[in-house]
Amino acid sequence: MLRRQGYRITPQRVLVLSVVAENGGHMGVDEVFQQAKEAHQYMDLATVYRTLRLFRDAGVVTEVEIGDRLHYELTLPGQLHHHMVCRECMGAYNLSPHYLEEFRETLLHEFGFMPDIEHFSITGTCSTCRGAMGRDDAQS
Amino acid sequence: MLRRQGYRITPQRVLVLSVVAENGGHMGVDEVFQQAKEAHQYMDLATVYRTLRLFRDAGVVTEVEIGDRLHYELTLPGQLHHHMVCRECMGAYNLSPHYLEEFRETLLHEFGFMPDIEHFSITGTCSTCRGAMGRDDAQS
DNA sequence: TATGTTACCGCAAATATTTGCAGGAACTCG
DNA sequence: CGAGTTCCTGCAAATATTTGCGGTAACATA
Repeated sequence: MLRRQGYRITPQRVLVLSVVAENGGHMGVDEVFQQAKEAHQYMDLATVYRTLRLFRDAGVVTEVEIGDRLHYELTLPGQLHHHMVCRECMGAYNLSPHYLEEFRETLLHEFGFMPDIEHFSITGTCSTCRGAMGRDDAQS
Repeated sequence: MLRRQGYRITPQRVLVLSVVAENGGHMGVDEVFQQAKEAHQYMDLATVYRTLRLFRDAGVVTEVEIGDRLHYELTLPGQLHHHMVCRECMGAYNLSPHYLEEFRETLLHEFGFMPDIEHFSITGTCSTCRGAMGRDDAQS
């Protein structure tokens, strides 16, 4: 997939990719770096940053903003989903694209604006935290 | 408004607020800093960061992610709007909350998730850039 | 497999953002 | 208006992220 887009396959890239793949969940940059370093001692942090950005642009991984950190996860073509990120507990919940279809259509027709579905994430307050807060207005 | 939340009113805060207010549009951190510094020579960059975050938490300004930089604008209670940010030209377009109402209702009912409307921004490709790209699929 | 081209990598420096600290200013209460 | 309390600021150092550069490895071609 990378090769098809003209990128080279290097041990570092394979390594970063496998780290992200193995840890299914959302991984921060430094987590990826730590794990990658264990396998390949000379792995550089800058390389991890560059590689993750490359992967994102190539569509191989998805970048999700959680709190104020960026997390990465493998992009599985058949399983696109968006994210609802709770600002209280920093939990990330998956959201099926289905819920956004209509909204997406509207933006496209009304404004000619094509939302970048892959990068979509929504900040808010999850039900658990709303409960804990007494539900008295999580936002206003 | 700030005082009511227990924050102190300082010249720096007044200054940062007036800079953001005067430049209606979206301002980056360093733009705010530059303009603030002209009026108050000893203004510190760290103070601008801290003040903007404080204002955001207090609901006085709204933070919008454009490209990979954060921009700020005054929160006008009667004029809430969201943002569509074009990943090609980095342009930011306003979007009336009306378009999100339904979506918001759905999330709330289905998942008990209360989206954080103030901070909502959508990445994508605007009509101009889609035109320039030959419209051949801005996002597969 | 040998050779040339050029993208990648590691390193170090640059830039962006956050944090610790001590002095000073804003607010409170007489 | 004066004194006390605590928050806020400026400075500098810490942390996070990006970028420039020269050597090296990946890929293409034969």
